[in-house]
Amino acid sequence: MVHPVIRKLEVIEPLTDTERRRVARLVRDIRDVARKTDIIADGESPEFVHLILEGWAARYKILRDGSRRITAFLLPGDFCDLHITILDKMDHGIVALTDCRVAYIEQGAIDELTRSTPVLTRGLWRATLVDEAVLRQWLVNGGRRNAFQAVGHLLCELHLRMKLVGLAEGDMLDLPITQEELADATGMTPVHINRTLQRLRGDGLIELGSGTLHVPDVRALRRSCDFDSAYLHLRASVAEAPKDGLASDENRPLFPAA
Amino acid sequence: MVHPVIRKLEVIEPLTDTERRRVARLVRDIRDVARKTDIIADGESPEFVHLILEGWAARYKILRDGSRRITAFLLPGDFCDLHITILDKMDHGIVALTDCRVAYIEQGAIDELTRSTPVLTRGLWRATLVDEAVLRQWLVNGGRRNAFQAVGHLLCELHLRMKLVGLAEGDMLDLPITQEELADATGMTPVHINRTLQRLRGDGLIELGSGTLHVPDVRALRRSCDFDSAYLHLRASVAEAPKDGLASDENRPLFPAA
DNA sequence: CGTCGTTTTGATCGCAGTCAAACGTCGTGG
DNA sequence: CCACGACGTTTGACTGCGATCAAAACGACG
Repeated sequence: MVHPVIRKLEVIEPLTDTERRRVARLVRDIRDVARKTDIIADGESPEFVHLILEGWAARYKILRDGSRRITAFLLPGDFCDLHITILDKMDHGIVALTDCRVAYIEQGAIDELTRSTPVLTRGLWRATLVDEAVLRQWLVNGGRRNAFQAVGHLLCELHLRMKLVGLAEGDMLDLPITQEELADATGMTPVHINRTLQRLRGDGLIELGSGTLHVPDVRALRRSCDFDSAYLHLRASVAEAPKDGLASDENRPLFPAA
Repeated sequence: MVHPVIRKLEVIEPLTDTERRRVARLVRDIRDVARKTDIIADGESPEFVHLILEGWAARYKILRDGSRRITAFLLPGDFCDLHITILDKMDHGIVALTDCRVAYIEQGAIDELTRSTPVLTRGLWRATLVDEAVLRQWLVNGGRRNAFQAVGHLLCELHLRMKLVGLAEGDMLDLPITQEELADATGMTPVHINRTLQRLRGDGLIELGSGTLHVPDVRALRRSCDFDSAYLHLRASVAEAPKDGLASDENRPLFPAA
């Protein structure tokens, strides 16, 4: 099985076998984290860099009044705290939304990797910069779109990101998160998330139930919420929705041999 | 006069004279950009890295329906597009909110700088990561705070950032932006921004008029909107509001000699 | 003095929040 | 096997914050 993090890095530019092996070698210390427990707490200065291998996690901030805001979803292949090599303290927490397998990587190992392999340095920074681009997009969703488009846009993003790491088969994917978590991620209330999802279902744009999301017509959903994947900075060939009747390479496996 | 960008870098860790000179040498090609014109357009692949020397600018995205969302304010000392060395295309535009002086820096010069001076590499990346932290904070403001706290928080942030680059004297600072721009930055409407500012004025928390902001009691304003500067990742000594009756070094000039 | 951009005010609307209760589905323990 | 409780989803009734639309006031400037 190919590490999702390698898949993610290879979406941008192919790696040699040596480079892949170097990345794989980072993953040595693997630990299980139970749902609803913090992988890293706010204010901590973790000694390890954390990489999600399996499961879903989220960056979040808690306000004084107890309300929570999720600022990012972390999927397999995503680093939780690459920035800790430069910033001293976490300014937010990271919680496991499902049971997770997480790689604990010593900072020294990252330093070594980037020192030896410039292409991977660029790859890691690129991942960080894309995270930043996603934050900008979420800001747009929250401030200048209605609930319908905001939720639709988020689902489009998650669908595409899951495809990129090979965790969405066709137009189906696991979506193991509660409506309350969707609410915290969009800045809405759980009640309104529920009603918005019902509208999306009613319009035939999504089928959602028991932890599984099905998008019968990706292009229709994307159009309805003005989704443009440019902000994810993918290669053009993987970014587009499949054209009707035209073979896209979106569905072609990234590693035919693997 | 000390370049604001040097001030900004030195807030984190002091530089040697050599390092300062290397940074200063980046600024060679200076151009004036008129208010309301783009410094960089969305979708562009700029050949230069842009650094604000004077004036205010903003990152923004325009939606299909014409509405605009500002995702960051750029003050003197801020880089507009450091990420362009790694990502190929801009996923947003940058517009001058006032007449600006902007340094146009060749990418090669940045590469050279970072190759020769690790401490500056870290400094530039740190600036990028703090930008990301600010985005997370804005997300919280938009999604989980009311208008009053959101606007207050933004003003606290701008006040502190202006102080860091030496552009706020005491509790006064230039705030040369319109209420419409504040609206686009908070995801609100201009009308509601106006009414929110009136409430802030009515509560005696701010005095705002003719492009100048006065914060009579910084601690009161920060308390009213739950502002905690931790997310800006400053040295502890510059982060805190002045304690009453206690000498803080917040007001001590960073460069007594300069 | 007229124009343009910006701020301010008023009246009304509606999207999303709030509060509360019912419902379905599990897993646990009696 | 059923009762129970925990958790998540769904529904209903009501409220209110902030949006919308429109116009007036203000101020800088040519």
